[in-house]
Amino acid sequence: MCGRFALTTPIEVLRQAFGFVGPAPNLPARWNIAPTQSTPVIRRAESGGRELAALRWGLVPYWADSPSIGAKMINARAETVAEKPAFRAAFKARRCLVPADGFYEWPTRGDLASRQPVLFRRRDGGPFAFAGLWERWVPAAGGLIESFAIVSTAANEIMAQYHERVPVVLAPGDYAAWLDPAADARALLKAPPSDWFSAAAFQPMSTTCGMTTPAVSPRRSTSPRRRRSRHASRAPGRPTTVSRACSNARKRRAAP
DNA sequence: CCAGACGTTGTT
DNA sequence: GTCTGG
DNA sequence: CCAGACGTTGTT
DNA sequence: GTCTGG
Repeated sequence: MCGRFALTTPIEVLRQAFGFVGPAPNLPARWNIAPTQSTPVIRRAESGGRELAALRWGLVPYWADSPSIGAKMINARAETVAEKPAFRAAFKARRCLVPADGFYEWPTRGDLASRQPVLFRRRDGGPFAFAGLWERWVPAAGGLIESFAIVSTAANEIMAQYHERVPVVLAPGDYAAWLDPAADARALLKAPPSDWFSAAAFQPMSTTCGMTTPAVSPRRSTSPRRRRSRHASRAPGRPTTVSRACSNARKRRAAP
């Protein structure tokens, strides 16, 4: 699946890769994008071109009573996305590209099982696009929430070493069809090509601390690692490691 | 008919 | 909004 | 995905 | 243990 991802590529590089037009903000490098956060997607604009827009991760269906349901709708299964009430309308008419340059999986298999996530990045470090769906939700009080989900599918043999499910990563040649409501999109929902990606063990993460290091090799140090405080200052362009004790995580590890 | 769900992943 | 379960 | 809550009544 | 919020 995909429960966290990274987007650190400069905006003009994204513009080149995904061909959107119009205004775009300068994006800060983000190594820990979490559900319910706002993050840019590329979608078809009313003009027909591609635009960049910041949407909330976790699709809130148009019929929802409350936006809280979006927290559960962070992924949509490729196998059923065309039929599920929460996703089918968006799948037909509102597909988007979700730009990223890394995604995390928490290993669940055998010896690798761990609470330490694995970061998958393209071998050339470049950006890629998840297959996304987006939706509009109008609160009773007025206003508008636009949100999205990332399509997931069965992992191929390589990635399945870590996790059974993976996000769909679109081939650049498929971007146009994915964004075209008239195209047959189901054929585009394939597992990411393993040879694009490399996997690296990662620091344990926290939502609140936000920033984490980029790729690191598996940790083997026997001495306790010195951690920076959550308030540590950060040199530009050099993400810091921020971690902290988590009593709940310890409890969960220990509990039956 | 109305009421209630509408989702995914992982775990034992 | 639309489907499923009672 | 992880972190953190997990509750009610009444008061301003 | 399980749900909600980020």
